[in-house]
Amino acid sequence: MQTDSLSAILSALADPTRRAILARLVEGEATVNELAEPFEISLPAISRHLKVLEAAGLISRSRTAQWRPCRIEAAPLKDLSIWIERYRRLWDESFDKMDAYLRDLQKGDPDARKN
Amino acid sequence: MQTDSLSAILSALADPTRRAILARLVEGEATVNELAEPFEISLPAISRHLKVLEAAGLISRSRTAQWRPCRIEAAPLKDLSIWIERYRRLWDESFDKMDAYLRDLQKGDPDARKN
DNA sequence: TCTGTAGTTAACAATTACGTTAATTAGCGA
DNA sequence: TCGCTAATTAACGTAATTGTTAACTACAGA
Repeated sequence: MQTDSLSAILSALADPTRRAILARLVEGEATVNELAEPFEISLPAISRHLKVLEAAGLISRSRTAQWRPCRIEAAPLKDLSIWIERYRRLWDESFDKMDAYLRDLQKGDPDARKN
Repeated sequence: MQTDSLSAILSALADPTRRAILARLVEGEATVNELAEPFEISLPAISRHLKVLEAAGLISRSRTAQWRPCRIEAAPLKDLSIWIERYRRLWDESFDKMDAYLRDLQKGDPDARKN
């Protein structure tokens, strides 16, 4: 499959090298060579990882002279965060209580505020 | 690579069929055949998707008679949620303010509480 | 124009992922 | 024991992923 954007985001993030690149980009923009420096793999391999990240929208690239500085993009991470929110009640007890509270409020339960 | 648990979680979630299975399991336990029903792919294919989800810790399976009811497990989703939190400041302005606030508090800035 | 640096693309190999159909295991019940 | 249902495993094909090295494009500056 792999057509929807969430799949692209998740499989881009599934690779540890790509996650490390993203983590580096939180510090600020970086060129391809700078990003490649901590890794033992070849530059073309890094270039492909960047292409995957770019295709998923996780990074964007500008160009100044012969450099292609990369910057991290928030939107896909936000999308993923929103997706995972639907499961939060599974582990977050206080979310569960909040959820019940809001449901009670909507039902017009006069006691809702007491919980 | 694909040895660390976050990679296993992310690549398990990267498949739309597997995400749909998880979404179904939020409603409650289900057998393999029940889970397979909405999809057009074969039962062995579903069985393998379940194996991937189980390997990532996203589901667990019990057995009663010849059925293997699956249930969703929260822990890996929570791990992923925690991982993504580190990027929240990229899109969440209020998180950013909160972050600055906490940093100021820690520095002992007497004006911190005013923000 | 020539040279060096930055980065990508091409061509190839190995591995993994995902689907299929056919065969197999496991348990229930007549 | 036999047959039915539930589910997995085996064997296979194909496509995608990830890495390599070699060749190429693009720009800066002497």
